[in-house]
Amino acid sequence: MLDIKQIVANPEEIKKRLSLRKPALAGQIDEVLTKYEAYKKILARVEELRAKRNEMSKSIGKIKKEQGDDAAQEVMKEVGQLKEEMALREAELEPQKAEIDNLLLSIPNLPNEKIPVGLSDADNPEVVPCTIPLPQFDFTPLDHQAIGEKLGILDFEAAAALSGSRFALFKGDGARLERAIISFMLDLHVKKGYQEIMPPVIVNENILLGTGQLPKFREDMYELVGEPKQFLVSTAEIPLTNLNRVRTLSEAELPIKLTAYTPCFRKESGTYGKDTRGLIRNHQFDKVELVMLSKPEHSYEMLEQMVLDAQEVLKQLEIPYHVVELCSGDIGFSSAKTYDIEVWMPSENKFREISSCSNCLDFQARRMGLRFKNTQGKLEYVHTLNGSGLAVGRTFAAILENFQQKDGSVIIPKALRPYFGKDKIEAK
RNA sequence: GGAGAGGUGGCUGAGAGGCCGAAAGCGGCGGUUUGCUAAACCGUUAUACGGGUCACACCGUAUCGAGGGUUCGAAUCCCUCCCUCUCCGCCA
Repeated sequence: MLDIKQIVANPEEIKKRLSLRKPALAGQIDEVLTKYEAYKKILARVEELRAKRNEMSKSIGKIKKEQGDDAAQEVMKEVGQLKEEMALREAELEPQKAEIDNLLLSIPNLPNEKIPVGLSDADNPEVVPCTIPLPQFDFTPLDHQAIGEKLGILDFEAAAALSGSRFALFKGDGARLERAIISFMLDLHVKKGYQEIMPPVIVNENILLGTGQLPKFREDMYELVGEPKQFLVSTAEIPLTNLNRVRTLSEAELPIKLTAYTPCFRKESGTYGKDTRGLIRNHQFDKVELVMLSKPEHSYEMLEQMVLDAQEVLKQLEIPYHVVELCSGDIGFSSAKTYDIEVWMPSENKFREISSCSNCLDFQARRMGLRFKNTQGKLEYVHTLNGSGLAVGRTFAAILENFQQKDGSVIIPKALRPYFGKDKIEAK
């Protein structure tokens, strides 16, 4: 959420920067400003009326004490009259406030001034080139679904029978490999100073407001039946970033670095026909997430660190990757600056996203009231960052595709062998 | 699922219709004393919004788990919900 005071103080600047995402967003800023001015007028009147009421009520107490109950009758009548207008005005106030809040919650974060300007992922520049050599095949490489099904470690038919399309079922060495990847990633991040968390994967509505999934992206979320409203998380970013909202942090605690494995649940509505094969885009998938809470002045350095931490996974697994910086038209709702790490997928002959690392500045923190007390004793919003470290299913797919052998077997990367227990998955 | 007890500031905890944004203690901050540290003593110490100011000051409004209600007036009374704890049942 953007700061309403900043919008009021500097509307043109804000419009300019938002229009780097989408030109239409400028109109929403005007709408907020108009509604806010109207709201303030009513607020002033309501507060004036309340002040009068409070003052008179106080005097009633005094009069009753000094002159007896009957003496207060007249003042009580007067207050009664005040209350009529008050009720009227207060009734106007509520919906207007809600409308403004809702508008503010629906406006995305300001992109950082220095990020590349562009419309789509086609405009994302490469910032770290690929240094791990691409695999060379003397045969036609298969895609990961074909490899996995041949090896008997992935079963999409069984998954479809159980749950429908866009679900995966891992079995035997497949299940073991998925588990090995998760453990490997978590251990690596814990060594780098992240605290491991295992959070609930069902969360309340207000938690989703905090990280920005609501109110705008409700259709992507699996909502549970019943009251109070609850949702399956679409990423561990949600519980991790919201984790400290209940208390005020102290400056000495920052930065806070968290990592967690969770399954992630996404409806993927609006992606029909896209990436329908294999592990690339499913309703349920595994992900290891990185989250940082940082002092404002350090958040961009922390973002660089996080991208390195995520890359380290691929370096150790020896999977070819490169890093791109997302352009203004491609960054996510809450983000001011985002790097994507993309792995090489031989079957598609291209790089594909496996991690997205974002600095959200105070955008999420303002939504959830997540603040720290600085050394002057003042409260400040923290900056929040999140990144995948990494998407597990896509890592699984990348391993199968990049390390497939002519005989159909798959070599396991050295770093993973202690976790997997074998150095290859044999062809049947 | 059933019965009961609770939810108050950074923390502990009092308050039971007006004198309460809220006692006291702890913690924090500033100061005095002190070779340093500690201790002692004095003072100070919630947040948001609106107005105001160059900026302070200051003024107003709201906030005692959340939302409604009663009342001239609610932390306090009533209703609904959420959460925590204890006991019982069930269960991995």
